[in-house]
Amino acid sequence: MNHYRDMSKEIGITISKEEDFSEWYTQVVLKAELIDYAPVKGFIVLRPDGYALWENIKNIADKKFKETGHKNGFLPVLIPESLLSKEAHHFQGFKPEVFWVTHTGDNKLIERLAVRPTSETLAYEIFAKWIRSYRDLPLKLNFWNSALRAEIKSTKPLIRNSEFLWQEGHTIHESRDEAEKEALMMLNIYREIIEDYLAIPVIVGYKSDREKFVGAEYTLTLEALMPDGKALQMGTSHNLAQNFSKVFNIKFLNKDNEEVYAWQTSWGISWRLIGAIVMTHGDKHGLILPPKIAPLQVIIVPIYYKSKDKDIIMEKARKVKDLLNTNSIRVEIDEREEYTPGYKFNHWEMKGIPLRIEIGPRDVNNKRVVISRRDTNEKYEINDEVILMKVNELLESIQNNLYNKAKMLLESNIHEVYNYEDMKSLIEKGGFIKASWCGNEECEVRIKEEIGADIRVIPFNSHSNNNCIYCNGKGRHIAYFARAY
RNA sequence: GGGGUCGUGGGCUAGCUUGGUUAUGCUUCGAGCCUUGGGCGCUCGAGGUCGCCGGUUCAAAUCCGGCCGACCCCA
Repeated sequence: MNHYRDMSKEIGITISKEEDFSEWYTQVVLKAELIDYAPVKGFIVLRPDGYALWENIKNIADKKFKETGHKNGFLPVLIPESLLSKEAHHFQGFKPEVFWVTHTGDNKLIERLAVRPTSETLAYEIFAKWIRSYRDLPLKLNFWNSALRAEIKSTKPLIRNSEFLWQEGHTIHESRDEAEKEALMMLNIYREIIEDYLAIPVIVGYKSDREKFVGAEYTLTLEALMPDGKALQMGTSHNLAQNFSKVFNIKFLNKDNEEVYAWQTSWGISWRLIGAIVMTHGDKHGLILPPKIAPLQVIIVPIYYKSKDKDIIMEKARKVKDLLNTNSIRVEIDEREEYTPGYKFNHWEMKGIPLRIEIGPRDVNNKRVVISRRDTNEKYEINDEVILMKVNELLESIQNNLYNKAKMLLESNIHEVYNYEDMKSLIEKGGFIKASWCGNEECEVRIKEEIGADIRVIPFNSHSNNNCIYCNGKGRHIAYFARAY
């Protein structure tokens, strides 16, 4: 290279994750063509490759929801102010980020309408009409839609935007016990999706009262750790108890012919999970997609010099494609003539496709193909007879490798501390701080103010015998603190 | 909530301090040629209201003000 700086590389990622994580992330989501910015602050466009990821996540989740007895519905995007504000505590929590519709054309509305920040109030107003007796329960509904919450400062594509795609599940039950089981079951379903499919390990447990969903009795959460040391909330599941049913009058006649308030849950995951995949698995060359959610799992790149080679190479490429296709592997051939193989290699690496199969004249002659894996960049020469076996083996290996790498990162960045000075210095390095907490919100707030870390999650069964990390009073819980997105 | 950086063809960028013909280069894109195994090479061509609005001036990408947008740091 003549130039000290190779400009052509600027089609690719120009910075590593380690140098500047934030810049790296922005480049990947843009250059891998997952998203683009919209004309309005805080809003983004999801491009086809980004939407394909969302569809895969959605399909996996939707199947699990239905297997556990949930049905889908759809709710309108506008909520009258009187309804949104009916549960005062809930309303106060969302108020600062609500978008309001105030006019139709030039006419001012008598009552302004909120663009849904979440659907609890609207859904429960409606549900109340549907429920008369215990025979109507449980009601288990889910909604695939978008929610709008104004983000004025520090937006980040897919992680924090003013509008996001998500699903919100809402269920109504006869008893506290049933609602508790539902909230926990959904947490576990989320965990399966995130760990088994997205290959991202999480810590699960409770949110503190300060961090819980406004209106919930308690919130269950899944927290992941991003490579820059910040925590990311991956999903939440709330036990609403009777907090909303009492306000929205969701009552039913129980088996003893008594009119009683119902018990409720709500839960959600969003396209933030796409951002988490990018952050967790990506590298200097772009995206790396876990095979189980990759829209395309294998890309075949044909390599030929002369047109006489082209036919036999394409024939072989199609045979390989058919073989994989009929075995439920998502595969395409990059037949574009205007790009060289080298260009295509880089292109598909940017897109994060787990496996690349190269087929050239030498491979045809030797009855083999070259397979390259995206996560480790290793290349294998594979005989024709064992292509299917090897592809399956490698896809599984990549899935496991990505999870294990993320798991190691998580585990090596959980620091158990016993005094506040250690906590202060360790929090600077990022990661989770595992410490005792007395349960008082005052300590939680002080820690947040002083070192910028909040309680991300309080694991199940986490009684502590040590003293509170802040006030040194009697500790009640083990809590995981971190700086977070 | 406080502080800061930035905005020039699709992408990256020069020019701005010190206003002055036709806004620089690379990349990309299109057509063609080519010996396509890690972003091949060559020829020709395309692509711009310099983020928007206003002000100063004979003259503004450049100076001033406001706005919009993106990003970073701190709380």
